[in-house]
Amino acid sequence: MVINHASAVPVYRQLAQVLRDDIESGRLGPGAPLPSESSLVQEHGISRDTVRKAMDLLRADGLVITVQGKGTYVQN
Amino acid sequence: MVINHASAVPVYRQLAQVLRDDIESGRLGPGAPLPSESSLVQEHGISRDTVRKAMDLLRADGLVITVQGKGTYVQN
DNA sequence: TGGGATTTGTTCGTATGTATC
DNA sequence: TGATACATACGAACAAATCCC
Repeated sequence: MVINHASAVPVYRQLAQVLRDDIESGRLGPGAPLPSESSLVQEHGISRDTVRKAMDLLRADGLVITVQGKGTYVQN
Repeated sequence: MVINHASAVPVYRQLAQVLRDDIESGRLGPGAPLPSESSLVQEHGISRDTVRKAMDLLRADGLVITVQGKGTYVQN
């Protein structure tokens, strides 16, 4: 899936859905690390602010946990 | 004081007055940090845009100074 | 012990678009 | 029309935690 700035769906929600799909499909299994914020910024050509908003959604859903200085991981 | 959207006084002016009172009463002394934008957003249930407009008024009055990446402080 | 690199956490700066009054 | 208010999105700076050499 490609992030589309022109879509009515905000970029941060689109990214959250991409990552959600990776988790629910099993491409990212329990305990697996998500890509770092900086790599998501580069890969998708979006800002860190937007990446973090996407992560906020996943955290709120209990799909991932984040540890400062370490990274974000798929919830077991 | 509670922020009242229905009031004839704009929300950003109401918030500025709340913070002005905190400063002039001494609850926020010289050099003291004001609450961050994000905490004011959450505490009052208003947008960052509105918080920043309030801060603009206080800065224009010389009551506070703001430093990027740090915060906003009561002017000494 | 120390220092550098990586990563997340928090803060303010700026711009644009939308909606409402 | 203009002022107000919210949401989105990009930057920039600094702090804190972790890891590794």
